[in-house]
Amino acid sequence: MAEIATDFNSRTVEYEQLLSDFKSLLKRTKLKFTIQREVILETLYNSDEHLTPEDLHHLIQEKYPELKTGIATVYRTLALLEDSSMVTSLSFGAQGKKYELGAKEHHDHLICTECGSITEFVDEEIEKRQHSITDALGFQMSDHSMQIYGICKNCQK
Amino acid sequence: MAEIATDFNSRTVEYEQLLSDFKSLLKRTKLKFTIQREVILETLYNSDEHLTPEDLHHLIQEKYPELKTGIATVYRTLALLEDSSMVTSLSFGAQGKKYELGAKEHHDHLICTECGSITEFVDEEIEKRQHSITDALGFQMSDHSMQIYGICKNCQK
DNA sequence: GTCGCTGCAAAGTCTTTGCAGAGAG
DNA sequence: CTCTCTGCAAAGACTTTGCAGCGAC
Repeated sequence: MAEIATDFNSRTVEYEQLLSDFKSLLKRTKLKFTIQREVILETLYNSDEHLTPEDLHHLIQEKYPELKTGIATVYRTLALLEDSSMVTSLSFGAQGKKYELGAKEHHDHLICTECGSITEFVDEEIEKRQHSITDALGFQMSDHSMQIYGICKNCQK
Repeated sequence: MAEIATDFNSRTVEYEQLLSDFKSLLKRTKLKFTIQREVILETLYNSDEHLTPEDLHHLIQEKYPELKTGIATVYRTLALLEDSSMVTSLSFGAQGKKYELGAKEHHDHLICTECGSITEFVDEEIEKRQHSITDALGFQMSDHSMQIYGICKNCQK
């Protein structure tokens, strides 16, 4: 019933929930709900990877070739989603950014410089320290990201 | 000659030291020491800011107009310095990367999404946790970066 | 002298934008 | 119906590259 319990540490969000959040967002900002937008959200949801706009575009073309979704729409939708904090982007190394759904549990990243794989992790200790730091400095934190670069277990072999 | 003493927690490095490290690096890789390369290193050293390649290029053109340093050389030198870990780059938000001298004391970043200013900080607690985490996961850390986004004290007014 | 470096301009990437027709509300 | 979206292609922003002459060693 009533409000969704604000569950700190909320775990994986259901797709239905996500979709309905997206629709609310669109309604609120008087934007339209289109097939392309839905497909982009769904593809992001179904991927555990961090995707580049191009990755996303390819995945969509494979799955829904009849839509002939343009790369421009992918960029436009990602920008929209990022503005609304529904996805977050990660930029590092070479050119380009990678996107992931922000609704997933918050986490930081271990990035392997050998194979490019990204491992996620969360550490409460660090999260707490971040709050202490920003509080102490009078900085109003809205988001943060942490990347650790190195060589993953696999590539060390 | 022998290796540079690996001094954990090394504090601000002197320019002379830095320059000589740079020369060793060049010698080791059979590259040449040129005025342009020196000027780029010096400009990075003298700046407390995180510079884009274009910023750097402008600063150099102002200070040494007679060199007519090309932007391509700035890019080439930054790539060289980054490969050798003498500078690190930070990429976020819009397009482009910002560079800073890696020899400076390690630190993380508070980035104001209003004014774009970058504040640096260090937290031993977090540094320690990072090591614990990578150790636990069998990940061989070579570097890391953390950014906290939000609104700085000034912009909250 | 040799061979790498540099500036310039041209070529590449990755992203954004303009436009006319398609489609959601 | 109206007004936003979309795909396409062209335009932009940022980087990289090819080349001929210059300069470090």
